[in-house]
Amino acid sequence: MFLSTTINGVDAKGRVSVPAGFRAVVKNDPEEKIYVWPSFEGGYLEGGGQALLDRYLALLEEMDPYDDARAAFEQTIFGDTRGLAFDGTGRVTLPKDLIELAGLDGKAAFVGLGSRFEIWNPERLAERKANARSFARDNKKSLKLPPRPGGGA
Amino acid sequence: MFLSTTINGVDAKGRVSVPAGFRAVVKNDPEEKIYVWPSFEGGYLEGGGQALLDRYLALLEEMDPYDDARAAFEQTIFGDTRGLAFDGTGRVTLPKDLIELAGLDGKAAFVGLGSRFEIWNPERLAERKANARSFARDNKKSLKLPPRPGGGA
DNA sequence: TTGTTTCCCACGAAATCCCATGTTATCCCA
DNA sequence: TGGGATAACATGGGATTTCGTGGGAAACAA
Repeated sequence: MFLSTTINGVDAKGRVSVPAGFRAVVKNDPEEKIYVWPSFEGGYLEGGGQALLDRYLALLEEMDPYDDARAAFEQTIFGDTRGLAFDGTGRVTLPKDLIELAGLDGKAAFVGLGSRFEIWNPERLAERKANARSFARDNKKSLKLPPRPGGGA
Repeated sequence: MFLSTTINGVDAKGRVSVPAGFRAVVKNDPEEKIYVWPSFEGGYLEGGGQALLDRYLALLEEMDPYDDARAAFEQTIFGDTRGLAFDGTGRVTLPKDLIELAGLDGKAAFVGLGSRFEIWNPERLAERKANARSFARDNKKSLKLPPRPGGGA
């Protein structure tokens, strides 16, 4: 699982260290890569491992072939997704257009969200975080724990 | 299950012994870790094992992908959660920001709450405990035991 | 060439591992 | 039932490894 938030530097070449914990998640994928694309909302990037893409693919194939939404998702998700390989020290090179799109200016915040992650300009992230946090506090009652899956401890 | 309250020392490196009973709970998880994040209310930490995170993840994935609440919870729960591994003697290292957030000053109280636990500055905990106690006394009528589930103990 | 991308090596800071020790709880046997 | 032996737990400090970062050389493309 992708967890926690880490801020790493983006150098002049567009290179950024992927947090070690994130690398561990995709460690055993056939292609050891992360996949990154622009978010729908704009202003930041989304990403994940092979497993996430597989799930999106399966989801799309259940949709009607002539559904407009399907085409739109296919375009957006797969059309704009880049597969990024690690260099010897665990960095990836972010394409320039993605760096601009996310407004990454020397720093990038990796935010783990379980099955996927986001990449933010740290200042933009701080704004959204403040909002999310107060929203979550005000609505936490709506987040109920489901029964335990296996019944185990 | 995480049970009872234990106070252990936090050393200069941020290391703290996880109570042996808590360690036993996550003993057979694939990743032998505990997961810790700031509480919504602030001022203390919450934590649990892999099982708890899985439950949150499953819960969130049932929500609408574009529900604001979902995004807020994802961000707040997973974005701020740290996975902490044990050293050879059963300690974890708490990140500095979490130590500050909880006001841990040399001591940390682990409070077992069944499926999860909390980590408190012992003095703050004593305050809250006093409040909780009087609240419980004033509201004890609302605490009814449910019928026994399957007839089991 | 000229610009871009990939690979490789080097360094400092920080997190992690390892060994030693005090203390408390548990066990066993007289 | 007491008392000593044994094991489990919590703690402290030093050594080692990992991680993130910077720069340059080699391969590639235009």
